[in-house]
Amino acid sequence: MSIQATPSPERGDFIREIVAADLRDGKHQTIVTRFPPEPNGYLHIGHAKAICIDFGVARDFGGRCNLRFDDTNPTKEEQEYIDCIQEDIHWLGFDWGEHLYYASSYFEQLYEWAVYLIKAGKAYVDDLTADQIREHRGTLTEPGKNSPWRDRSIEENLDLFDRMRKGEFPNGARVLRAKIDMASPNMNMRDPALYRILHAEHPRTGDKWCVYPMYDFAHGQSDAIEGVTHSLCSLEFEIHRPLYDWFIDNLPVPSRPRQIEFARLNITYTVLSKRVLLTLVKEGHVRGWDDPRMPTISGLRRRGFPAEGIRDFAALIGVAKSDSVVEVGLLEHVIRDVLNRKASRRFAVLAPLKVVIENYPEGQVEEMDAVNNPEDPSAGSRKVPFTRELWIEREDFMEEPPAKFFRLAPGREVRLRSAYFVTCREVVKDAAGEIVELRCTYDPATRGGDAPDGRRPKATLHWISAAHAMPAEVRLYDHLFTRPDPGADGDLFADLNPDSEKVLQGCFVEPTLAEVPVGETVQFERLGYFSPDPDSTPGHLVFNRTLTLKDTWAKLQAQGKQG
RNA sequence: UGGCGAGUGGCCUAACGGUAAGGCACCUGUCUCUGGAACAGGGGAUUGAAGGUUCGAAUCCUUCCUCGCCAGCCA
Repeated sequence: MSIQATPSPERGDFIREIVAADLRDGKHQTIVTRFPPEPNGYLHIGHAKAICIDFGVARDFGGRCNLRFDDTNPTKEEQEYIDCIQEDIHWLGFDWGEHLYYASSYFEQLYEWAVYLIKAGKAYVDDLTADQIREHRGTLTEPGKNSPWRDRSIEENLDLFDRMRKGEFPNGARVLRAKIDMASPNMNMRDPALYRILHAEHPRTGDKWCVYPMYDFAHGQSDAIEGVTHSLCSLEFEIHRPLYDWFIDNLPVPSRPRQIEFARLNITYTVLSKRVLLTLVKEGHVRGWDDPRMPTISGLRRRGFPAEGIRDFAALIGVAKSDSVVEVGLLEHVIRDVLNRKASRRFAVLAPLKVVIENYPEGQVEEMDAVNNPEDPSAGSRKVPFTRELWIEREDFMEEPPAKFFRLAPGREVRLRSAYFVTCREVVKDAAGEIVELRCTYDPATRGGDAPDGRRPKATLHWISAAHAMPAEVRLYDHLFTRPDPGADGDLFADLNPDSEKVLQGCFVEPTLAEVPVGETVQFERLGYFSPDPDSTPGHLVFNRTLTLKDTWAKLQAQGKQG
């Protein structure tokens, strides 16, 4: 998507209001934002919200949004993540152009700034262990104590920091700290660590460094280097802002970025925590980072969610500072809304029941014209073969139908979509009493789906010619967790939904479905939206259910059970 | 019992001193070759609480309550 200027909203969210004011007041001529992922996992829909805000604000005001990897911790970061993150952002519909950056590109500059602070008497090398530092830090209600190493000479600090860089000390032996205020009520200001020793291979800088800057020491300065004007992040960094500003105030940085925080996304029945998602992957609870049940961007993509829907969702939930939990139903509604307009309609039978049209000529094949998308006439139509033997959905027949069941039943006539009206004449059962086949008759005058005499069946069913049906595996997905607030009882994994994936074999789909490419989502009429899984091959078709259609019949049944 | 931040129908968001708006969800109907979609209508908020300022407060002030975040050599 190209970044283009659109009229700035009179009154947008609070961030856009700040940006608009800064532009109006001449504080900035043009604005720059950035999306700063740490390459330690896959992006999820919470990041998608942030991406839509970061890139969206820049776009709305004719500015620019950089992609900058916050790669300051080589023990957790991998090239695979760097690659997938870029793919996901592009798929979402955003582009950073030439502005791809890495915090690791600024390591030399950051090191120089650390030396600058030492020389200014504002940073020192601490020999305390991590445990001792913690003890000295105090608590939320008690001030901390100064480290005994806090007042080393500048010369000694310079020498020690230089030797830290040269690799003379093991991991954890020493740390460079800012000299601020051990009694600050803000824990972040109690002499925060700036650099730690990490003898680790970095995905981009290799073994060049063995000291790495902490997030706080890298982020704001990286923003300043890139000329970022508005550094948008989530609420948990609000408490870091005084420190963010302290570095900007005390360092000769080339620009003065402003950090603005917004509430991160929470969604019912889902967990948006990279740590938890990583565990789900590592412990094999899901098929991988891109499992269709995962809230990752790659998972949603594999599930069949269109990027447009995710963008619409981000726009709909808005931007604010209050913690909130969005109902997953809203996401699903937005996705259905996009898919209803865009998805091609097809026939597929998940649980097949054989139907034989007794009065239909054996061996005859008719090509029925089926509309591809009633919402979009330009989508045209396709030919679907009709023959004497068909598959219909098992759920579409009941031998003893309850009052509100409108579908097929003995003696009842229904419409086969885009084909004929058929009437059930006989139910064939096996020795066990299981229904194995329905004997029906059709009305030749109803070809195409309309009766000359104007009669209208209460139900219209989807169907597939048995001779033309393509076998397929279909994977049905449901929420990964059983409760809206997974883990609220303490054990997150106890809340995993054992039925979040159901794999159906022996499904049948219409022939055209063999050609749907991965990445496209179609509607199986009356069933829902489905998308081919990457596991799908010409010899073994596999479809993922993206979402069901809204199903008032299922709802009625559910209510009946409760009542 | 430290600091920072946030409280608006079930959920999300708006209202920028002028009398609570929209989306989702829910409920009714209409229509329909998807029990989908679409369309029409409906119920539901004394804006966390109590005071105060004002002709007038969700908006300003005070106190209180609740929730979130912060004590990594993670980001």
